[in-house]
Amino acid sequence: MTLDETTIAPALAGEDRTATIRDHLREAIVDRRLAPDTKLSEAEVGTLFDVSRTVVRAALQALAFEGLVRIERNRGAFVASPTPEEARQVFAARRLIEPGIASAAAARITAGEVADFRARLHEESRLMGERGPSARRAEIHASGDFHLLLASVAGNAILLRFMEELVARSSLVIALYGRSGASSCGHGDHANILAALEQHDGVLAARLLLAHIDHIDADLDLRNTGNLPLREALHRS
Amino acid sequence: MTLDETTIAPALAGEDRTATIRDHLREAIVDRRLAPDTKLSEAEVGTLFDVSRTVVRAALQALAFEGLVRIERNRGAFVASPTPEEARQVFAARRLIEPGIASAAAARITAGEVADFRARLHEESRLMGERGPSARRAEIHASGDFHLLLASVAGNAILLRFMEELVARSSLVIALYGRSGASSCGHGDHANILAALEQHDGVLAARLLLAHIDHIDADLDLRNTGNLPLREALHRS
DNA sequence: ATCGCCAAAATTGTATGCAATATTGTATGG
DNA sequence: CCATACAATATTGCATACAATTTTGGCGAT
Repeated sequence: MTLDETTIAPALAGEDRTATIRDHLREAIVDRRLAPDTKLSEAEVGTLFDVSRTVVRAALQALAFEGLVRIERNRGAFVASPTPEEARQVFAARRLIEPGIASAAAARITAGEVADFRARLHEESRLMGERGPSARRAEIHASGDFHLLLASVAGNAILLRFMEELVARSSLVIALYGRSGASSCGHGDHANILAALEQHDGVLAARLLLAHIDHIDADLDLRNTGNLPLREALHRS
Repeated sequence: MTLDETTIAPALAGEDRTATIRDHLREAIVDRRLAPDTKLSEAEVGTLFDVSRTVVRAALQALAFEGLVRIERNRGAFVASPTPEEARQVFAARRLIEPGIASAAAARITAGEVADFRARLHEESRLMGERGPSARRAEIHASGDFHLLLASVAGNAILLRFMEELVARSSLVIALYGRSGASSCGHGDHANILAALEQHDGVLAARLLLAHIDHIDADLDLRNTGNLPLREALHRS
């Protein structure tokens, strides 16, 4: 998997090219077009987007703040590769935060927002019917968007940012530790949660969301399958 | 209030001067030696720490990501000045997250950690007895440390980082909207919370922590006293 | 005197050059 | 043949130079 697959920015974006590069890289990481531990060379990325290393460095630092990229001094930037422990912490954080967000969202959601949710849900189930890696990526994306939309309805920008980070990192975790190919989300959980939201039943929404996270979590196999330090990986013939 | 008050780094730190500068600036902001909206000029900071603008920029970007600094394109970096709405969101986020952290900490805390807490509490109450701005700063600092220590005991690095951000931003909020001079924390709340932790009573710890946040919150006056857009500020003679 | 406009100064945005460090390749000695 | 040392290469860390933008100051017209 190389960087070439990254869709190049239209080069337009006269303003804030750093943000453009950051967003494109994040998208590529979350969509799993860039595998964990992939090296993100400053020069290479700079060439692809036609900017200097300065701008690339800023974008990579931003992604490092979000936990999607790991920067090693004098060695460069790599797509993050969460350890099983980090994976556990990501989901522990989600279990702690998301039910509260669901509860807040249930209290505030409007009819228009319910319609938005429903449209997204239809799109999501349509994608689930299709086949191929592209459809699968889109499905994962839509699934994450559901949680982000929920956070945005809750009306707290800080919590929304936290959730953006957690959802993005969850994608990496699922990529590394996901067992079944087709779980990730969507046992119809989302539809049930939306129904609770629509009825402004915060308690139910929170409970359903917690169960939903457990569903996702149950599909993970966190027995350190993930990238061993290579020494260990070979000692086990 | 100028940057001169910032304690200059020992210039040692052969490695990662960016982190050094970031930490010094954050300390200065949280300790209120740098007032909200203070301009942080790249050249000035660079001169103070004897580094080039490159590393200063990286430090400022990091602080911007934490919400302690606001960067306006082509205009520079400023100490953040949270609006009343942002202040509300900071505390709403704390109300959502901290009880869960307290609950987790209650389940995991060890005897040694209890001793650490107790030592810090003694230090805190000692500082509360003293007078002067220096002692007050130290007290605020110690108070924040209590919450961070709690988060570290909870054992989730991601949540710890979220709490670091929230505690730091709370300091700014209290600086801008705090009513009484001497509240902030420490109605003995901390001691009660520690007692609950020691008994591994997660439910009680969570409840006490929630009440504690309410105490702090109750001392805030969020009726947009904070920096009006200057036009408004003058139209009200 | 005030407003608007233009030039000067200051500040940030970006590119590039050089030094420092890590990685890779090669040769030499065992 | 293998291991180690060393040289060559590549990459990052940092500083600096230049371009772009904003801010400031002053001049002139109304």
